[in-house]
Amino acid sequence: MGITERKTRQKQALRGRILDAARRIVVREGFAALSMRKIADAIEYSPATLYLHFASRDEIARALCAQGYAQLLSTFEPLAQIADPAERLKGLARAYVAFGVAHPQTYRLIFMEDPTYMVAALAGSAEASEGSADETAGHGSGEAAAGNSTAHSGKAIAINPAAGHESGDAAMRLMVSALEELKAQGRLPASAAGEVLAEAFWATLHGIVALNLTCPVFPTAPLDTIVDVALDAWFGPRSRAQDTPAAPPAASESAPGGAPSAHPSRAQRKPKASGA
Amino acid sequence: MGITERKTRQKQALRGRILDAARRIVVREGFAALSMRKIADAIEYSPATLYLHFASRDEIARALCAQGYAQLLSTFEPLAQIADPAERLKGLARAYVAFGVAHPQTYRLIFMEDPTYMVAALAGSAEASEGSADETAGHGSGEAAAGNSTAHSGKAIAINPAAGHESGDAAMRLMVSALEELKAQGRLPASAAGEVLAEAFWATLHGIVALNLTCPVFPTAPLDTIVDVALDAWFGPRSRAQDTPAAPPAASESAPGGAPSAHPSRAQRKPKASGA
DNA sequence: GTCTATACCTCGATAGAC
DNA sequence: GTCTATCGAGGTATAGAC
Repeated sequence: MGITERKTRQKQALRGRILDAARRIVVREGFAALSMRKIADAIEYSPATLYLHFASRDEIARALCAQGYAQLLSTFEPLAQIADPAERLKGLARAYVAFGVAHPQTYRLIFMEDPTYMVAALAGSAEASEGSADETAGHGSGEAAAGNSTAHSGKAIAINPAAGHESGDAAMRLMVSALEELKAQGRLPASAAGEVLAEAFWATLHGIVALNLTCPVFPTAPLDTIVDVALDAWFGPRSRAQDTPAAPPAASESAPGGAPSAHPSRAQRKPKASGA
Repeated sequence: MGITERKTRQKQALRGRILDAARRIVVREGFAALSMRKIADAIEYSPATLYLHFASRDEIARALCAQGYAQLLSTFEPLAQIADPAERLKGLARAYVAFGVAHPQTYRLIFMEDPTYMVAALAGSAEASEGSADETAGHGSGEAAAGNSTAHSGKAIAINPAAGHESGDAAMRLMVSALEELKAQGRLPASAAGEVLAEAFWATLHGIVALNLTCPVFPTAPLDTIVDVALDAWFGPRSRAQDTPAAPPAASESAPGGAPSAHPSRAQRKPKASGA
């Protein structure tokens, strides 16, 4: 049995290396530049070997999404402790935006590329807590939740047993409950359901991140200011927190991937700092 | 001289046909599926001919962006007449979202793909007012504002002489002025500059559209409800007063021309290779 | 069981005949 | 001006040698 386990471990290790190499490529050159050939080249295997671990490039992408989303979720966890719901939401918002800015390519991959990647991220968020960009050690696992992959597993992951069936979105529930609290306190119009408020609020955050990643001249003002303005619009002008809580110290991805075209219009000021 | 003009006309006509075919492909299959070969096949020319009119696939994409953005701007024009700034902003918001929903692939191309496409859209928005999807007649022009393209033009477009230098964004100015009015009326916190407010507001709208186009399960509630919630958060329930708006938004569904394109949230990857 | 080598596809863009 | 032919790069996936 030890032999079988060793082989399983080796297989998992190679799987981890594949994902690491893929993530590095995505981070460096963007998802469009991710190819099986490049991954194989990076890990010094032949392209065919990749197909023994992943059914397709798509499945690799989905695994990356799951890892990235799990990483995003992990930045939310400490913020759930904040007592005041408005402050909690602000913390979540700033963490969300900070993640998008710190990991633009990952954010793009999960939330701005293929719709199926997003559901893969939500569905597969139960595992793959390890998501650092530079780690090359053995990841625990990285199931893409595609349903057809290998059938071993059962190792020792299971961060959150509740997540795995249809829990879909722990982050969404976090927001919903906070918004409901605000409604109960009369600090938010009670006319809309918490789920609707959460979706609208999420859309606001996503818009800020997405525009920041796509539009070269957004924002004109510092990004934090934009976030503050949006939060003020939502939760009132009071409590304009100036201290930034809990910034992910992880390595950041290079900002604008894609076209390596030299454009002079790029000279605009663009405060893309991660968490202070 | 008539001969020269005829030749110019013919050249412009072919350019228009190229753009029309390209737009049809993008609308139907998405931008990723746009290729020079497909365009050439659609207009029954050889691929090489396209390069006599456009320097590259990128330039075609930029021209499409300029046309699409001009179309979006044209839906804003009548809304500028609304007296109440809050209602004006709501009208703009609804028109913006309606455009994104009605033309998902175009919206994606302009605002969610390559950053350079967005600046091309803003820079080239002075021309290309004709944006209907089925028109095959002679478009006025469609300069991609790439700076290196052909040097003819000078026909008779010039919708807005002010747009062409750096005006960049007429839509942004529209929003800024309305927000400034709201601030002057005390209906919005005066702590932020109009430009910042406009950017944050734009981000909200973009987030709603972008999530709707990318996330299969967004929104749970009807999209109009999400928009209303976001607008309420911004401009307070006092202007809307519970649920009886003084003026039912009549101009929100003014998406012109565009045939009801394929359903959003349906992105397909290219079915490459067949294997033997 | 693992991996090398390769088949077969589509793409953007170009050279040169007509 | 337009076409045919083609280049070189890159993609996915498989056949079959170790």
